[in-house]
Amino acid sequence: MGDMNAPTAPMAVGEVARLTGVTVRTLHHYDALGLLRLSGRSDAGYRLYSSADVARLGRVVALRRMRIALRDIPGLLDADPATLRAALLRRRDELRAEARGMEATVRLITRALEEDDMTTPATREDLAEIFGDGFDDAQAEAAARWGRTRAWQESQRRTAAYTRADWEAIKAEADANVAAFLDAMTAGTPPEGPAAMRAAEDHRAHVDRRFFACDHALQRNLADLYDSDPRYAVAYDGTHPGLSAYVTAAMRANAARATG
Amino acid sequence: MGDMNAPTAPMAVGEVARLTGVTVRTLHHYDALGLLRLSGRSDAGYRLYSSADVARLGRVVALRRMRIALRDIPGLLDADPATLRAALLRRRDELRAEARGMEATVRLITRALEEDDMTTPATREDLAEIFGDGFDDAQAEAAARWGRTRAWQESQRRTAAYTRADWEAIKAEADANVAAFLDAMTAGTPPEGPAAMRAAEDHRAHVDRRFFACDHALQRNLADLYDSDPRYAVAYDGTHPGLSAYVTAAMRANAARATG
DNA sequence: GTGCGGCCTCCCGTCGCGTGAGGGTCAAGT
DNA sequence: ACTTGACCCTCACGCGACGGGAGGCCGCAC
Repeated sequence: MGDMNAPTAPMAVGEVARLTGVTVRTLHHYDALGLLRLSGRSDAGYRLYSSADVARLGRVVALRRMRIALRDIPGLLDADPATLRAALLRRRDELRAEARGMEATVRLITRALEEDDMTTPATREDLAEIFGDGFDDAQAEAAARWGRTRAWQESQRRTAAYTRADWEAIKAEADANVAAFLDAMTAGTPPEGPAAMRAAEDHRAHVDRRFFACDHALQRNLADLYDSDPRYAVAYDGTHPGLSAYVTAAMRANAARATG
Repeated sequence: MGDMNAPTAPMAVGEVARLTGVTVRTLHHYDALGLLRLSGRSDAGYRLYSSADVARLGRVVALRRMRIALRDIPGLLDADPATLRAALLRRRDELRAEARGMEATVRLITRALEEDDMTTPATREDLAEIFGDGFDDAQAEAAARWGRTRAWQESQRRTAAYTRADWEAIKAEADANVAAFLDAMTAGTPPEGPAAMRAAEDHRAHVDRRFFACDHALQRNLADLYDSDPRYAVAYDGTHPGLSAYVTAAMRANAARATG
C-alpha cells in the first residue's frame, strides 16, 4: 500500500531549495565549490540529494547564518568541537569589529547631519573636539603674535568658511604628515634625506592649500617661526623628542633645494 | 627669489595620494569612473591635480568615510543641502540595519558557543525559546495521545539527539512550509492545486527527514491526526482561519496522488 | 505534439579597489 | 652620454557569494 522507496527517495534541487530556504543557484554554487559531495546524478544529469546530503546542507546553512566564509566551512563540518569553537570565537570577534566600524560610521553621519557639517562653518566647539582642548587659547596667542602678518590674515579669511568636514580632513592630512616626518626620523635618515624632503614638500603644499599662499621662501620663514614658537615644539616633541627640530631642518632644506 | 608658480603648481598622483591618504590606485579608479574631472595631463600623460581638484577629492574622501557608494557621490558633490541630507539619512539607516544584522549574528554565535549548540542536544529551555512557551505542555499532551504509536516512538528516539541548531533549522523549514501553504490558499488555488501539492510533499519530506519515516500512506494518517487534534487547528488557524483544513486537504490529495 | 515547468551548463555582473605585468618619464648621479 | 631608481602610465585579473539571463534538454500532462 505505502510506497516503500519514498522516504529515502533523493530530491532534485528545487525541492531541496524549498526545504532549506536557499536558492537553486546557491546549491549550484556549493556544488561547483565541492562543498556538497552530493550523492549522485540522475540519468538526465539532474543533481540528486539524499536526506544525508540535505542534513549536511543544513549544517552548511547554519554556519552560513553565522556568516562563516564558504571556504572555511568544509574544514568545520567534520571538525572536532575545539576547532569549531575557535573558529566561531574568531568570527565573532571579526563581526564585532565590523559592527563597531559601522556604528562609528553611523556616528560620523549623525554628526554631519546634526551640525550641517558640509555646508556651514565649524564652531569653536567643533574645533576643540577635533584638535583637543586648548585650541582657543592657542588661537588667541597666535593671533597676538602674528595677527598683523599678511599670511595670518589670509589664513583667517580662508579658514573662516571651513566646515567641520574640512577641519577633519585637515587634521587627517596633518597627522599623516607628522607620521611621515616621524618615520623619516626614526628610520635614521637625515632631515635633508628624500623622505624628509617629500614630507616637507607635502607640508608646504598642505599649508598652501589650506591656510595661506606659501612658496618656498615663505616656507623658510615658517621654519623660523616654528623654531621661535614654543607651542610648535611642544606639539611636535610632546610625543617624540627632537621631532620639531628635525621638521624645521627639513623645511629649510626643502626650501633651499627649491630656491637655491 | 620665491618661485611664483609653486603655490598653484598642479600635483601628480603620488603627492595627492600622500596628501589625502588614499592610494594611487584609488585615484586611478576615481579617474576611470569619471568621479574626478581632473584639470589635465602633462605632456607625458601624467595626471595633474590642481588644488581645486584636491579640494574636490577631499569631499569625495569625506563621503567615502561615511561609506557612501561611489556611484552616489557625483550626484552629491554638487547637490543642494536637502538632497545631501536625505542621502545621508538613507545611508545611515542602511548602516544601522547592517550593524543590527551583524550584532544579531554575534548573538547567534554567542548562543552557539555558550550552549555547545552544534554538539549537545538542546534543552527544554532552548525549545521553549525557539517554539514559544507552552511547548512543554504540548509535548506532554502529545505523548499522552500518541505515545504508543510507532511513529511517536521513532520521533522521540531521533529528536532526543537534536541540537539547538537542528531545532532552529526545523523551525525555519516549518515556517517556510506554512508560508507556502498560506500563499497557495490566499492565491485562491484549491488544496489539490500544484502549489499546495508541492507544499504538502515538502511537508511530508520534512516530517520524514526530521521526525519519523513518513510515506504517503502515513501522510494520510497524519492528516486525520491533525484534523482530530485541536492543537494543530489552533496553531495553523491562529493567524489565518481555514488554513488547517486547507493543509489537511492538501495532505490527503498529495497522498492520493502518490498512492492512487 | 505541444506546452510548461524544472533542470542543465556557461558566463557576465556586482563593489572598490589590490596587485601585478609590461613599459614610458624624469631628475640625479657617474 | 649612460644608468640608476623613483615616479608615472595602461591594461587586466582577482576577490566573495552568489544573482540573473541565455540557450537548451527532460518529463509529465493535456
